[in-house]
Amino acid sequence: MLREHAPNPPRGADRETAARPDDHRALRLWLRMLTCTQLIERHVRNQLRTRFATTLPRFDLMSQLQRHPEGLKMNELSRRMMVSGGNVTGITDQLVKEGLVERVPQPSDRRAVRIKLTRAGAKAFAEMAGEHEAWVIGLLSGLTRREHQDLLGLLAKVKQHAAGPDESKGAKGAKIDY
Amino acid sequence: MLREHAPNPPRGADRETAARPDDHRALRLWLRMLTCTQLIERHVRNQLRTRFATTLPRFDLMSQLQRHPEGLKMNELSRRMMVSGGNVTGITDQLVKEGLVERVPQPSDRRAVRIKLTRAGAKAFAEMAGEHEAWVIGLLSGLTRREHQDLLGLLAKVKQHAAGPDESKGAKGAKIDY
DNA sequence: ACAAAATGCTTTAGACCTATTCTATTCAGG
DNA sequence: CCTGAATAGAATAGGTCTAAAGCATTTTGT
Repeated sequence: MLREHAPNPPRGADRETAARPDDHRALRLWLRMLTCTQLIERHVRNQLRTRFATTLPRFDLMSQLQRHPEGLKMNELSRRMMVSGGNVTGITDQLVKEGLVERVPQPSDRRAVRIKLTRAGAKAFAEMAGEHEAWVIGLLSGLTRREHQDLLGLLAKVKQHAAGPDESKGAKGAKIDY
Repeated sequence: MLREHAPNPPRGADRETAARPDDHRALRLWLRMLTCTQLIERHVRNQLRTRFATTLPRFDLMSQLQRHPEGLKMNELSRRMMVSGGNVTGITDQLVKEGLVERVPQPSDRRAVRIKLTRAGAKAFAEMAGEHEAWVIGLLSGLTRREHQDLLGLLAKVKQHAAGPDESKGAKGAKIDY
C-alpha cells in the first residue's frame, strides 16, 4: 500500500530552528523568509501534481500567458518568470507538445516567436487557477487583512532594496513597480 | 570576452508585475514573497559560486553541521534542510569527495551514519560564513531594525499557520519553534 | 553596402531535487 | 528464535534550472 516512506520532508526541526541567539537578526529573518516560502511552494507543487498532474513552472508559464492574451515572446517570459531563457525553451516545448500553448512566428522579426495559450490551454488553466487561488488563500489565512497589508508593504521595501542596488548608472527616476 | 549573453534574468517586469487589481490579496502577497525570496536567493547563489566556487545546498549542509559539531544523521539533515533524503546523499557524496565532511559509521546502529565537518570543512565554512552573513545583512538593510522585527513576527504567523494545519491528531500543545 | 555587435532563441553539460524503489538493519510479537 | 513491519540510507528516473556556447537574424557604425 504505497510505502509512504517519507512523504515530503517531515515536520519538526527545520533549517531555521538551528539559528543561534547570536545570529544577526538579518540572518534569522532571511532563514524564516526562506522557510515560509518553501512551505507554501511545496504545498502548491504537491497540489498541482496530485490534482492536475502538472508542475509549478508549467503553471507559472501558463499564468503569464493568461494575463497577456496577445502572447509573450520567449525573453519576456524569461524575464517575468525570473528564470533563464533556456529553461523557458524546455518548458514551452512540453506545453506545445501537450497542445496547451503554441509558438506563433513573428513576420516582423524572424528571430522571435510569440507564445500564446491555445484554446485548450486557456480552458485547462482556468480550471486550475481557481483551485490554486483557494490554496494560497488558505495557506495565508492565518493573517488578518490588516496583517496582509503590513506584510505586503514590508516585502515591498525588501524587494525594492534587494532588486534596486544597481543604480550606479544614470538612475533616471528608478521605476519601481507597485 | 565571455559572451555576457544574459547574465541572470534581467531586471524589469517580473512575475508579480502582472498581478491584476482584482487578484485576491493573498495571491498578490504570495507572489511578492516569492519574488523577494528569489531575489535574495539568486544573489547569494551567485556570490557563493563566484567567490567560493560552491553552491547554496552545499553551503546549507555545511551550515547545519557547523551548528551541530557532534554531527547529524542523514535523515536529520534531510529534515533540517527541508529536502528529500536522496538529495542529501548526493550532496554529501560531493562534500566527502572534496574532503569537507566525513561519514562516521555508528556502531550502535549499523544502518546509520553520522555526518561531521572535517577540520578542513570547518575552516572552509568559517571563511564563507562571514561573507555570507554580510551579503544577507546588506540585502535586508533596506529595513529598519523595527521593521525587521515586524517582518519576523508576521512571517512567524505565516509559518505557524502554513506548517501547522496537520493538528488533527492529539495536538498536545503544538510545539512551535521560535 | 557591409562588417561588427547585439538580439532572440536553442542546445548542451551539469547540478539539484523529488518521488519511488531497493537493500540492509533493527525492532516487536508470538 | 523468526517472521513481518519499520527505519536508515542509497539508487534510479525524470523534471527543473543555470551558465555557456551556438545559430540565425536584425541593427549599427562607418
